[in-house]
Amino acid sequence: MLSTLMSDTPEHEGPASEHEGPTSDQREGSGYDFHEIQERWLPVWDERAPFRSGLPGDDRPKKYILDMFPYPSGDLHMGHAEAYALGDVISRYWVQRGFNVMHPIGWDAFGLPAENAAIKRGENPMRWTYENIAQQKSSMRRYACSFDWDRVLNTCDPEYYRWNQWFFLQMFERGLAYRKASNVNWCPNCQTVLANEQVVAGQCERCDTLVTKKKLTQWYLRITDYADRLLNDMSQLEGQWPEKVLLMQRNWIGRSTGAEVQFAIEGRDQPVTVYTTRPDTLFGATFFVVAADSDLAAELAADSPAHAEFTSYLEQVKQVSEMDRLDSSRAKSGVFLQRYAINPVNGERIPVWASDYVLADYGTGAIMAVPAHDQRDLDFARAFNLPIQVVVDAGEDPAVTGIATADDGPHVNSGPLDGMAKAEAIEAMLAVLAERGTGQPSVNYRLRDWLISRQRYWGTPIPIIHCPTCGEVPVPLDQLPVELPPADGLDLKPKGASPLGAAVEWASVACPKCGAAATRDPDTMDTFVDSSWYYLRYVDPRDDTRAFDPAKVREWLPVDQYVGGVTHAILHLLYSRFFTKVLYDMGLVDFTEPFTRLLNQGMVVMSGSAMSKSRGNVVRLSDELAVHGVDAIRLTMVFAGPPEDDVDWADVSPAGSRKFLARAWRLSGDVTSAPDADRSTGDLALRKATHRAVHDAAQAVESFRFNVAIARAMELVNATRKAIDTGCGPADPAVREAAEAVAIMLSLVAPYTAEDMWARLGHEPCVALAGWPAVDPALLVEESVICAVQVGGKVRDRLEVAPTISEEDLRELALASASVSAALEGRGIKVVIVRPPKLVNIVPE
RNA sequence: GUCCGAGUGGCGGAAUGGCAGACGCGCUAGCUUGAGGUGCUAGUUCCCUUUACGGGGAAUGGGGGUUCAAGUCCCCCCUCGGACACCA
Repeated sequence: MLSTLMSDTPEHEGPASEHEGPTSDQREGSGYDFHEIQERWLPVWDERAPFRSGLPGDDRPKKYILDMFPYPSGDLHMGHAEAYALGDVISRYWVQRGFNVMHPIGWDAFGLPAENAAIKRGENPMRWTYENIAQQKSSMRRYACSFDWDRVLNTCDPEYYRWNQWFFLQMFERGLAYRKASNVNWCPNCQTVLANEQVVAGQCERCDTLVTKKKLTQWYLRITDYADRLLNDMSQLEGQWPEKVLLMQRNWIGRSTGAEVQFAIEGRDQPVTVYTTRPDTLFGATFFVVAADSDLAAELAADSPAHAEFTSYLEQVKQVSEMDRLDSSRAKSGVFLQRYAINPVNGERIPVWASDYVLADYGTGAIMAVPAHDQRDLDFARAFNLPIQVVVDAGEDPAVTGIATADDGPHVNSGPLDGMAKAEAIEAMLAVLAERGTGQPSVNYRLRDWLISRQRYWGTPIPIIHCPTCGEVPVPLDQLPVELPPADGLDLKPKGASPLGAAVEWASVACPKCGAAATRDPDTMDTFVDSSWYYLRYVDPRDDTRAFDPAKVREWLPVDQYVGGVTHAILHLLYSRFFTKVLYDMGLVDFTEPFTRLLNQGMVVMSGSAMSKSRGNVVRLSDELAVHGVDAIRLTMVFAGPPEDDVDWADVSPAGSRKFLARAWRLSGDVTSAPDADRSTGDLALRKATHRAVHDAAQAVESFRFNVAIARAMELVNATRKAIDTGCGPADPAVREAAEAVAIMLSLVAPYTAEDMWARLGHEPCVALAGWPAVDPALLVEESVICAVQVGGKVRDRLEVAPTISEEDLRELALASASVSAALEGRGIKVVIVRPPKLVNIVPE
């Protein structure tokens, strides 16, 4: 069957547009018809499934290449086309290198986009989601991604989210999942809470609505327990992940070191603790501020004459949007609570204020204000005419300049600290505090616990039952999964409470402990829970006895290469790293970092800006594929530049890509030697070009310089064309060797063209499994190289020399050059730098 | 404001401190063609010089430095992009 197809794959079988009758070979380029080639090979690949991984008896070494899985919100777009083309080059390369590559795909199928779209169209989110998945799956198949289609998973399948629930309960048991009441980020439009990570510049990352605060009792995962490990384990990722991502993670975790200091408050039994990174400036603390929205502020204001003023201020604070609150240029506001704190080092009475510039949920929600050396404190002091005490002499007087001095300098007005520099003063102050029992060193993080409750339908139900007597009761493991009730009949419109609560039959259950009437937790989980461990599930997505088999995970993980957008630099990657560490502690995995190497591809933009409907600059992938074909689009994406850079579709040429593919493809039709021709007898120059190209392309691919790898393939195509037309001729075995090498190189990026070339060269499918050509080191050695001879750094002559030429010989040769003597103009020679075989630099006096 | 990146032809981009501009797009000329959104050949950083072959000089945002040698390393400045942004 296939051999028949192959053997009569003639170049005359072109499209209708092609001329009839006899014409010269030079016309044959138009015989390249990507439509026909795509239709021919897709079914063959379906049948042969060349990318199944981990089959029994497969003893190739294992490699795990992972693309970030897509949201099924519509068909694939240009961004997908770029990301998956890049991941595919890497995956296909390692397959060619003889690895048993697991390259899976799945769908991140729960979440707000799907649900909102479903509401808008009055549809069922499940049906809508699965339809999109089917659409994307079919597009990906046509796009010829080297996925192992036996490992597909959808996070919205109960077989998958069951294990979300299982993980949640494991964490609940370990105290890592807990419920607490606090002021949470609330999106009034989505009508749901948001994690800190989902608030971007004070706005909802989904709909850009201004985020407000709301006091709610919600489920959290205790990621802060892992803050130090999330930070320290990044040493494993240095050099493997983009430096930028590591930096963003570091900043997000935001570890700071300082001290906790206890301040007595007049009229209060217990002292109040503050956190400061500058305990050395304690003598400069001239007032004390508590977060206006903290419990402490309310308590201190309760029996104060300032009570009424405070209450109205608090109301005012609550009105301020998150957006405005984050504006650091906003004028400081606050209320004097008519209370006093006592500075523990000098006994000074300092006024206590409430303000919204102090955050209730960072540190202790209260600060000692040192206006001379903290800009925010200074702004506040100037606004309310509070005293400013300089304790570090850094030149300018902040009270005059309005600029707080945070620099190092000798301490003044600081008793025993006087004259000390910052580091020394911090040490000394910590000793003083320790001695008096009023403070100790402390570490704080910007990172907060991960809020995972969502008041929406399309997600994983939280497997907890609320019992009036037993409290929070986990759903027994044998009752998992807690499946979502059908959406039909439920009002999914956001209204502040989860739609699941309205599914009365579903929500009403007997308490597993006492049997009394109880209700299910109506919230669903943040979908980042789903994506925090999906890479583990791929080892066996159909395992219905556990989330994953630890033995199989040991075989495949950690992921060797992860490919995805930088948009997930914080959220998804941080959460996944956290999950992995928890699983490590549970003894289920034997590694602490899930993704060994990370590649962040850029975006596809149009004329300098992101594609958007409002801009009207959206390029449709399906249109591009129809005009240029899958291979040309993939090639264009990969050849455009370094993978991390954005691809501007206005700057690239898919038509040029197609022309190159046709040119390469034509080589395969010109070869007249037999498939078993003895390559070693071929034209030496072309053979050298082939082996050089194969060698350099491999190096380029391994260092993510895919555009360079393609340039090497283009050079080889050009050299082969020349050899056929004006060199050794089409019958030379070197031409066959070169054409085959081109086919294999192209198989990474243009699989249809490569497969067709392979067939025309007389081989069985699949070219993807042909194996990367072995490079003969002898053929990488040049017989001669051009040596540049410089005089005073300027090239004055070029010599053809043996690559093995000695330093002495080369020096002699260079000095003998007529051009050199001319350039020297009679000057003497100061020094001669000889770097055989490529360069000599003669420096005149 | 703070912290990161990045600036190379008309364009996308190449270049272990060692001949800047690989490869491609675009453009120009020629050939092929009934025709060209085809194919092939040649050319294409800028300036000066030469009838021509050729020759010379300048050039990797700007300025300094290290070096025999700098797009690459160091310092200052400019521009653009990104991330974070009251985190005490």
